Amino acid sequence: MNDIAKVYNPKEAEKKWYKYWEENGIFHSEPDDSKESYTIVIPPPNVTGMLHLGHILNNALQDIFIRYKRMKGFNTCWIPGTDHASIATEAKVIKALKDKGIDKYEIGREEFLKHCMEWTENYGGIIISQLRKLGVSCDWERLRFTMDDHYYKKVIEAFVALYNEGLIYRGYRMVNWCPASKSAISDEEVIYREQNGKLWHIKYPVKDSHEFLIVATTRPETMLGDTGVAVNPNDDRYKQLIGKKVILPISGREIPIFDDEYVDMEFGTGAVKVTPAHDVNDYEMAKRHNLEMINIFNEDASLNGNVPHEFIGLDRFDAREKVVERLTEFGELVKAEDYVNKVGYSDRGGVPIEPYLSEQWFMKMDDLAKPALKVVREGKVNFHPHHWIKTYEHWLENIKDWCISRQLWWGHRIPVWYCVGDDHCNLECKNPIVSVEPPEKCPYCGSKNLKQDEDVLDTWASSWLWAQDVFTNDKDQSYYYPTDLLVTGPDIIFFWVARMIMSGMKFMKDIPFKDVYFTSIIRDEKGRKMSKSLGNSPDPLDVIEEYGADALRFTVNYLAPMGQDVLFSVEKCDLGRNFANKIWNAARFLMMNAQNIALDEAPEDKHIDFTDKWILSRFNNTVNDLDSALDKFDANGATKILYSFIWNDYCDWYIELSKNRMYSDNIEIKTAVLTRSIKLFENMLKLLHPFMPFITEEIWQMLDERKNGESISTTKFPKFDESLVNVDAEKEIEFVQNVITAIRNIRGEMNIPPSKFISASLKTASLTENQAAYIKMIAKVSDLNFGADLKKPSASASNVFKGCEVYIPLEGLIDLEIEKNRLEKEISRLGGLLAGVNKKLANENFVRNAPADVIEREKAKQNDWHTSIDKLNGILRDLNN
RNA sequence: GGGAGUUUAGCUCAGUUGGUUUAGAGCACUUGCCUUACAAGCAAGGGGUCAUAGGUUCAACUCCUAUAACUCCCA
Repeated sequence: MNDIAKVYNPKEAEKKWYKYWEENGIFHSEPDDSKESYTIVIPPPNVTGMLHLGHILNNALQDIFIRYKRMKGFNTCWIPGTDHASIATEAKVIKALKDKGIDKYEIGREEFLKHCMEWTENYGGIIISQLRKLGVSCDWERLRFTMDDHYYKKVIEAFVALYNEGLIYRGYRMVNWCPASKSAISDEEVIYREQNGKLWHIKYPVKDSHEFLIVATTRPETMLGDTGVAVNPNDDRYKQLIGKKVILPISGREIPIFDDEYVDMEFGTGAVKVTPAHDVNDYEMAKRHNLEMINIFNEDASLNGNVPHEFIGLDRFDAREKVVERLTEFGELVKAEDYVNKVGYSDRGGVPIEPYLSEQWFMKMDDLAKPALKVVREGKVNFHPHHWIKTYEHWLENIKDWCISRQLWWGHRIPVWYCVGDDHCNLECKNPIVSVEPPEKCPYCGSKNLKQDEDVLDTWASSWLWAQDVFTNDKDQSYYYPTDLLVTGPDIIFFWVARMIMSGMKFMKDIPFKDVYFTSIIRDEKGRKMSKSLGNSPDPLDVIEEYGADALRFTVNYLAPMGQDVLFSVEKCDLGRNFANKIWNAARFLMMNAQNIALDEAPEDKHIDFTDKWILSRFNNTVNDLDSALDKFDANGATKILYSFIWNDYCDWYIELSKNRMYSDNIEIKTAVLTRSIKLFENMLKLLHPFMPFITEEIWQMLDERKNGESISTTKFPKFDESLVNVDAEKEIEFVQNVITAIRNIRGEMNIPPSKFISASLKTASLTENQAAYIKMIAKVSDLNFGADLKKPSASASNVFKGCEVYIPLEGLIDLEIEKNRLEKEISRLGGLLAGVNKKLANENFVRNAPADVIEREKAKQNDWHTSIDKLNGILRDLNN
């Protein structure tokens, strides 16, 4: 039998079975009231994105739960899709067009959107096809996109509904402005980075005086927009200056000195330059003191016409240099100290954000937040790990209104029109006209000259409807919603998870999902984030090519404890690949033996012995452990349970123990053992299938004739059968294992070649002939003497453990000195343990207070170790004679 | 400044309600094996005052307090 390869080759199997699953509609779900649904919506990856390792972990997890529940008999539905990712996609399209010499504004909105759609068609499928390579069992017939017609309409309807309720409003506010994308962004899209900068101290001369104020700033260029200088009212240094004016250097404008409690006397010089249009705190102060607000920036953060001529058109950072240069020339710069401060960057644009005054749309969050907070607190929505609830609560309790408009074209255009009018306008015409369908005319003056708001919605203001509006009809929605599980990264707990819960409670009056599993973050081996610039981010497709999708999935899950980061490197996939290969070879062993054997239909009780009972017992405990691990969303623990059962119990012990009977000339014995082993192996494959779908299908299909369309995916997941748990068999095996290990230990220490048969004696009262036969086979013992009254052979190597003494005759095999050393070492080890337990038992308080079973246990240990030491001392004495 | 998490073998991590664990696993390391499923393998072995200091308890890796270090989030 040589036609089964010695090494598992995942490539062909993976391609073949994925196609097979799709062709047979195994992933597709339709509502069926006779079955309970189990639904997951995918966190939609960016349509322009490429698969990275984070996606692998995330989607492998979703697939584990979906496949597990499918085999448990649920009507499982995993809905895949992609996100249009406004800012990111628009930036990419702009760049691509720019390379071709095309300008976004020249071609206009409509034309630009065509390019976006084209881009989406070209690149949007990439990440989806990459996901297929991972083996995920999404219902591809339900593939969704946030810009689909149905979904688009739902987003618009939500906007209109919230506007009509007064939860969406328009306002002229200070927002986080991303100069790279020339758009407002939300608070959550600003990330703060520590940066080495300078704190510049600048002289502001006081008008009609020889005095001057020194202000400290990290952004000297903004002084071109200063409209005041603030000091603390309690600051004695400046009290006499309040109400006076300073002459702003460079611009020469006169601006007031005023007092405000906000000013921190300790910071810098205690005098603060105030730039109301470009700083949130200054803006608040300016409102309190009716200061002028001068905007000095264009949308791209270059300087506009409100600054002296030589600065107009300069980029903000060039302007900073020039301002410092001028101040130095004029002698107004006192000093520049090194200073570390936190600078807000645009998450998507990658440049420092600019606080910027502009007209934007906002969503009121207080009322939306309350129900979302409630359902999580009450455990209707459960977080795993649970501690994320605190982060969630903190955010929702301190929530601010959400800026939802973006000055972009790619996305859901805000459904608001403004009356431009034809001379008949009245005051009401200034009101925005908010409507799902484009209005024909202005409701106030009847003009047909209307103009739609140019802005689109924040991408998250569309994806917050994902869990409810991936369903395109009421029947589906009522059957599958609320969904069951959301698997996502904790980094989008605010962006997405919280908002989806809000939208669910708002529009569906029900939670969007019952459980949220927050995954680990994948880092490189040194604990650094994966990033393109570091080049430490392996392409998952290369890894799949090299190791196979099963190996990658298994490895990542094996490495990913809940709530902790994963330190990943490609070489670690050896683990998964070796495991796959181990399983492959176990199957190979079975199939090689099954050649020309007609397997028995019902072999359960034929020729069954304690080794079979033991493995069945272990198998059932494994099923039980696996179920409870997955119930707790502990996929990491589940992989370890499977790994150790399959490798250690099944392969290392059970297969080895079964070999004698497997190779037996008695065809009846062989058939019974083989049938039982294969059946068990099949069940084992089922347990593993959610984790390693391809190899399990490949082997399952080989193990027996299967009908066309049949798949391991749709078989029943093994059920825990308590009646097969067999403590006696487990004890019998444990004893056999201990004896074998003791003999192997002596072999190892004495350098007795593994192939050399030896004789051995066991002094024990609790060994059966059957156990002895197994020991002889596995430990390569030619003749084994055993019995309770067995006379201790002289000059032997020995091992002593509970209930048994193991002797291997010395003659010509071992070195006496080595053996003495071994014994002395063991005696001293046991002596240490004994001393500990003696001390414990000598403690009156312990004996008085500890429960009886604990005391019994301690006494048993004491007894064991004591007798072992006695025996070892006896052996040692004999050796010395 | 507020919050969360982590600290156990050289590395990465398990360790459920305190006593059935004489603190385990994988990788790495040492030694011996191509034993007819598997060298991507088998067997044996070395390696840990469980971050530190206190406390509670008959009993602490486990509970409490403080400290330190690292990571992340928020302001």
